[in-house]
Amino acid sequence: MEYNFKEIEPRWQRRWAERKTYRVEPDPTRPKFYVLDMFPYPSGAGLHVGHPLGYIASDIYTRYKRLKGFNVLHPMGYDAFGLPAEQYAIQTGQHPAVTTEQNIARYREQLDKIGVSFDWDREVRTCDPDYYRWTQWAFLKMFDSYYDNAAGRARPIAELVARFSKQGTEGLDAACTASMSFTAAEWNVMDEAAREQTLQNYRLAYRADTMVNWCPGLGTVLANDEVKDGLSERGGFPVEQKRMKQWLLRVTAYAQRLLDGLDTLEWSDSLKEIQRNWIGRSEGAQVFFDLKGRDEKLEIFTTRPDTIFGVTFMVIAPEHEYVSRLTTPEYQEAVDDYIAQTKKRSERERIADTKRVSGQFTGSYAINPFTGAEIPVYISDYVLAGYGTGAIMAVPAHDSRDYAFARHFDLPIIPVVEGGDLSVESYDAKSGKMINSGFITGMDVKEAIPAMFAEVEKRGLGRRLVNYRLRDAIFSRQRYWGEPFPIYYKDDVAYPLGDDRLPLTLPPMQDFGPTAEGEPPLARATDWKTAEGYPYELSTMPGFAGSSAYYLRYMDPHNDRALVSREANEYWRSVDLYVGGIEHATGHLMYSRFWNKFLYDLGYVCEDEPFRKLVNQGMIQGRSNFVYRVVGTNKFVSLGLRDRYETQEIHVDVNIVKNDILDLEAFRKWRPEFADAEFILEDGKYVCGWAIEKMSKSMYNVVNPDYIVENYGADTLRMYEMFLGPLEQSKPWDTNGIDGVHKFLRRFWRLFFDKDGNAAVTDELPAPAELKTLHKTIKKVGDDIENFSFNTSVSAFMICLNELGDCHKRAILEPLTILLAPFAPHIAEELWTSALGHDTTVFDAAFPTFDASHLIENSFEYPVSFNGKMRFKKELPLGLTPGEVEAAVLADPAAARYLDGKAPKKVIVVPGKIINIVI
RNA sequence: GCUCGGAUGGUGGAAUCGGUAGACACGCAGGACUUAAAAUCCUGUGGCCAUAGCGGCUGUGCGGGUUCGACCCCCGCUCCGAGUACCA
Repeated sequence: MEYNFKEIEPRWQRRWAERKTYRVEPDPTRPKFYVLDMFPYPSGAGLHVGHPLGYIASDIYTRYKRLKGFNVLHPMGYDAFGLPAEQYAIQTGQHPAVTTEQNIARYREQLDKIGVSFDWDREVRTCDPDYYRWTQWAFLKMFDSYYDNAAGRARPIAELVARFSKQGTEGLDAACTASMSFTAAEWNVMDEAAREQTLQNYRLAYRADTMVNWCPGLGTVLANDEVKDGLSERGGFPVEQKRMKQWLLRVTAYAQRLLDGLDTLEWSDSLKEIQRNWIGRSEGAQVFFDLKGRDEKLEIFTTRPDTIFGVTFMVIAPEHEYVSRLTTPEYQEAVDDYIAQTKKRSERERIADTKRVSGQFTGSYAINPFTGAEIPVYISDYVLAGYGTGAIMAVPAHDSRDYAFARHFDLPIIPVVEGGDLSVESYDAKSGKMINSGFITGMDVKEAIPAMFAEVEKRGLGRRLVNYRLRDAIFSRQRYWGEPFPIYYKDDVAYPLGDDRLPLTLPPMQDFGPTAEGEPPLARATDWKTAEGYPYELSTMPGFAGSSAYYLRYMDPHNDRALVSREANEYWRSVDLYVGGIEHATGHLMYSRFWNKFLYDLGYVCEDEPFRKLVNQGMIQGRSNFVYRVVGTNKFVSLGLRDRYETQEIHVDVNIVKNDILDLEAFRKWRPEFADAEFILEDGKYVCGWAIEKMSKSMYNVVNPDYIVENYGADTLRMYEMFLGPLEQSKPWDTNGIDGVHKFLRRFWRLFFDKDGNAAVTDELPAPAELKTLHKTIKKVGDDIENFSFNTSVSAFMICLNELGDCHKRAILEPLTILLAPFAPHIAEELWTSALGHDTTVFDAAFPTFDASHLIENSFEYPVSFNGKMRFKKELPLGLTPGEVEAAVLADPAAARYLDGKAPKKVIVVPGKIINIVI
């Protein structure tokens, strides 16, 4: 009986489903482990061979942990709301509810075929009202909270209201959009609208009129992480800046905690670095500059207070609130022109030519508080309204942007740090000796910065300040396919819906398309009002809303009284291993950390960080094949001969090429225009060229996992995906190599059954060499799984089989079957039951115990090198002293040959490793 | 520009602690079995030289350094990939 995966695999998959083998419940008697995959968007194209990589890796780890006695939670669901699902629906002209359902069914079918051990009873879908009820619930909690900076946590807004009525803003340190100051008396006489206006300044979910990323192509606003190079991440449409009234989440309140939390996590350094850069903490000082002839001061932020003696002009952003006040009548027209001109430039144009210098003098002057010099105030779009205070002190000698500006407008450049050549470029380095700088002259930059901080505070010019690049997340989308906001309006004042009215379900609509003007599709739902007739919020939540707390919902997916019960949360706690793509670094992974910390502050979850350890699987690229058509003919020339002709390179479907040899018949049938193709062959074969490119339909290099399962089986697919290379590295898919893994499984099978299908397993006692091989493999495979080095563990299995040869002994094969089970669960189950005769599943077994005593031998082979260069090997008994080893090696005739009569200068003996003789 | 990765045979990759570089697999070449094919098995396979046999030299992107010994550590480059981009 041969290894018949086509029969075995579906049979076991059915059994696992029927018996609910992978269902899991909290069990206080066993340690828990939570393995999570980033749930997919059910897009229309289905899976290609790259998608399951992470699922296979996490499944191997899950099955391994089960064998180690852990109670493993390993759920799966679908991120079904949001732009990708909706765009697909629009493209195919169907309702997103319909396409989502279809795509999920297709996805599930493909996942089942690769034998992944999910507990499907815990499946969640973000578009399901029973699920998004809790997304809406969390939003309302944020609406009802503010962030107390002094306490370092979120608190109910009711506490803030109580405080306002007693002491106003006196002594308040809370995260806010703009700092406010009022007394209790002032608060107490405010009407409801005015109070709500005030509270919006503090709520963690709030509505504000701000500059947003508006994408006309998608008809919606986007968060910063959804925009790449001025284009939308989905669809690649241009994005422009526009002032709009939007809902936002006050993520910035958590900036420092999001940064500090990174140090406690087992994430890759590169991922942590991406998040650190995104948060963008910078330490500096706020400094107030007097304005000539005015009562007001201009507030700036700088990280280089040491260079303040070198300030020769000031720049404020064109959107800065002082622009109109600072502009003198004679410059009014020029300033207006400049503002109009910058508004016309799209975000993309602005990014494209950052080298172009532009700006306009306002006619006003500021006073340098240290030199007393009068310095002109300019506006320019190189200063951003949204960062710091939207105003800077310009030090052209030591900042390249200020330098370019000064050169363009012919402004003075005063060096205050020694170094560089200011006739060519600015000297930006934070090192060197201070010059022309009053009391700090002669100090090093590193001393001057703290000295200046102290002086600024002493003179009351400003104070030390930390700034973050992180922005509050824009939370509303002018689209249909998302969670409705549980918010209604009375006279344009936002009111939350009571918990008892959740979920607020999305109204069914036939005409759900977006508009280019920004009017949300829900505006077309005529009865989208509360029972009392108040209009609901018309925009919907963004894609990241539903994915921000899904890992909590999996712990207790059917609870209709809470997002997650306290008991379930205290058992499962947080995700121990999270596997997914690095593309979510500044999106989902930031938002869900924020969301989790917020719920933690309010006492709904018991862990401050959601994802303890995170592994980013690499991308699987495609391997494209080419044929070479002789220009102007229908003749195709083989790779090696193409230099003799003028040829044109054409992508050819990789599925009709094997080992770079083209299947000529299949090629003629592939496309009608090639039906009468002629070939110029080498050695009777047509050899194709190849290249590594992104896996995509247009390059004809997409390999479908269904095809691999059909031809080689799921176990081969699983092992081969791991064998391709390190999990975290991007690597090309090349079906050519798959035979090696498949051959391994067939060979493994033949150890259990002979040619006629009779069981071949014997109860003979294993030989020492066989035990050595077994235990070496147990050690290697166990260590490799712990280190996520699955490619080398697959190799370890192959080496094991090469060493064992024809071994049919139960004492060897039984532990090997368990060892293999996480990688190739179907064949392992089959061999465990039919060949080894067990009536339980292989996953009820225990992972084999490593016994080092089988590895010890009574002699050791020392590699002997001369001057570090390996020359020969010497086998010696174990237990010799280094001196005895040295004597034995020097007595060897081979050593005499290399020594050539000379005495060795030095002999280095590293026990268990090497002997090096220095001549 | 800045930040972080990476570069090893024809190919994917291994060498996890500074100690035999190229494990394992693909591909290729040769052979066995077979009417033939498939399947299976055996041998060889970094490069150069030598070859009856032993063997020798060289070799981990480039140039230096530390060390008895470097793919690994240090300094200086080149190239590739990713993130970010007027962040004051």
